[in-house]
Amino acid sequence: MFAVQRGTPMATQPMATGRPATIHDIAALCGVAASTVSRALANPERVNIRTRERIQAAAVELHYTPNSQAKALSSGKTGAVGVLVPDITNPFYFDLIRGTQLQLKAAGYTQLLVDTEESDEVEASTLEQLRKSADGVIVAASRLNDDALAAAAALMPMVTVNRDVDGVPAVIIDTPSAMPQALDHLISWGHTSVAYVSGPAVSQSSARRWAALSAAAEERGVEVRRLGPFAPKTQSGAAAADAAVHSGVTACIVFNDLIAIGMLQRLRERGLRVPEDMSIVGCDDIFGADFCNPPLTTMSSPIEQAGRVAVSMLLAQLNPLAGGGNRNRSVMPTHLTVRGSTGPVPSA
Amino acid sequence: MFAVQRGTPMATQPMATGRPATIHDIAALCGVAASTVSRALANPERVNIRTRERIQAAAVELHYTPNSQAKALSSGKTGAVGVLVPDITNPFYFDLIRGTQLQLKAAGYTQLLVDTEESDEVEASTLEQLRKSADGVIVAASRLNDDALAAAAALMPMVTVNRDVDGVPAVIIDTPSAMPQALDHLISWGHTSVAYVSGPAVSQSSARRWAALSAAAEERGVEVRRLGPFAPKTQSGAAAADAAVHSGVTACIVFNDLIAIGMLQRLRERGLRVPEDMSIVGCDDIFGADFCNPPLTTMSSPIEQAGRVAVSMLLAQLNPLAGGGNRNRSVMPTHLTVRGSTGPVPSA
DNA sequence: ACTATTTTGACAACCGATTGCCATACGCTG
DNA sequence: CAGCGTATGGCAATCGGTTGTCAAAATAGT
Repeated sequence: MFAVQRGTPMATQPMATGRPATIHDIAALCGVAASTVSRALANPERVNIRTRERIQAAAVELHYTPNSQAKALSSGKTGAVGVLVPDITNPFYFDLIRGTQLQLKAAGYTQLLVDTEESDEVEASTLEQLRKSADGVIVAASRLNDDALAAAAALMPMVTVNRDVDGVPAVIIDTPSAMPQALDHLISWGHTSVAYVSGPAVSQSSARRWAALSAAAEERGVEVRRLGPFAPKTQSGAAAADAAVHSGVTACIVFNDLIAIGMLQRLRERGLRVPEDMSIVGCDDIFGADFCNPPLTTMSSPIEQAGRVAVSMLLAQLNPLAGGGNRNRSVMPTHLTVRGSTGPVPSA
Repeated sequence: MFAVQRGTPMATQPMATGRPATIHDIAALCGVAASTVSRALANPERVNIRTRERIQAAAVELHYTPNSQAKALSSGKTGAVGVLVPDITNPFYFDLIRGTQLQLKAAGYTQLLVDTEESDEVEASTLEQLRKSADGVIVAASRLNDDALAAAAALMPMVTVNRDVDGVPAVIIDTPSAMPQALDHLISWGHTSVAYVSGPAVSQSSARRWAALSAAAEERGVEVRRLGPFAPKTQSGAAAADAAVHSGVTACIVFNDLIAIGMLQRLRERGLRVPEDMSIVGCDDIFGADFCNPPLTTMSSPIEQAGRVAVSMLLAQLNPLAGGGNRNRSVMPTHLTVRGSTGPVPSA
């Protein structure tokens, strides 16, 4: 009689068989309309407790799970959040991704992870694509220019990470604030000639770090030169190390740990000792910074937590009702972690 | 007249404004039915070339992008593939994820990345969820038992990584095949008392590695004992190192590089030198294995490529027409990479 | 020129859920 | 018991596409 011919509905099966159940199956089983089922599940107070319980029982028995596509189509909410990173290979983003993943899952959202390959075009087209398939996006280290980013943010809820654009909520990992610490640390070891090994030219992070460092250097009357730009990969470390050696500095503050670790390897290859011949300070304290050789002095920050905060800020935008303070800028503290890659200036 | 009142349709705007265009907008603009637009875009040969071109031009002008939710709902294909990993923190999976991400994107699919938290229950419920929101799944290092996994595979296209279950296509990273190499390497340094530091009890990979190692050991008349199980994290390395020291062996072959690196750190803390006092061999050659201290001797395999192969195999299932040989088992070669963490047996 | 055949495109049902609107049925007050 | 308010649940439209069916138009054949 009813259109319910799925596998023997005995007891609870460990995993559903046949076609997944729909609200229509439940409706048929309970002898009510599909809309009633929908209401019973979404607005329980809108339907009589007796029917509601009948429906809920049937839903359990049939292993009903709402079809997210259909839900998305009618409600306009997809339950997904896009996370854009320039390079999925970079361990820095691993920590970030882990943070977003955990927090999104806790909130019942699905994470759409996309690697934009350090390309502004890929980033723009991904954003356009995501406009319809995600409720919001978290964009880490955007390679887009300010206008394009602001335009994209106007079209859908967005939170940026390490990127400041007017009107776009952002999580800023405040590495620049640790630059004076790092410089003082080096000065305390007697260094007076320091280089900043910079990251990608379009990276706002790199620019901010350089600005903070050169300001601090000026205050202290120390010479700081800038090398680079270098791609944020360990392989770039070789060129960076050679440039540092050639420049004659005794210490480097490096855009990120990836390049710093590459420099460590290259300096070793060239027979130079760290920190005896050259001191190295990294940024980010990524996986590996504590066990490389020598362990890297670096600027640590709660990256995973930054991911979680970014998600919270995005969710606050999505559900304006619930959230309390709707901050639109969150700064993550950073501090210098001293390990073995920094030491006294060479006596020579 | 027409229902087209989006922003001035002049030239090509860098990014669309207002509500995204639908096939209905295009239909109205061209004066045809929506279904014709759908066909013009999907089965071009099914519609007159003149109308087709008109429609395509309109689509471009309106920045039309199909709504993936709607497409999924009616066609049943979501254009998404789930990738399940037990621990998104583990660098081993980073490489895998990168491989799947790249290949999926190349094929026009979206990657849904999920961390199953080393839990079979989370894994099962994720799989159930994904049944409706993804066209297929790639399951790495499943924690599910064989029956549950086979049952899940019967419901949707699936490829496993490092997990052999009858009837489920798999990519196997053949680390076991390098075990004899690793053992011979240690024997050549004079080691006769070796320990296998095992991974999670439910890990099939760990079991296979142990089986291969103990078989090789028996052939060669070498004593190999098993320690563990240990969780695949660097933190477990401390306990593993202590266990190894206590057991009196002179060399360890470790389930994975994460634990191995943790052991390196712990042994150093305890004042033991590697490889002078103890030799360590890891598995996987993850990010960091080449720059830890000492650099880790380990079994390398093309993990990223494994991810790409897994995607290819899955896509072959999804589009049975195109693909040629529909292999259902792919074995990735592995070899020993000798670095600094192995050396002669202590003379004491 | 007239019929036979093929092309072309419109109509409408459908995918699975949500939601505004409305009709019924119930409970209550007077 | 009339009259009214409210709790309840069904109908149908909608989201944006896809696709089977069929009629009209264009083409071919004799």
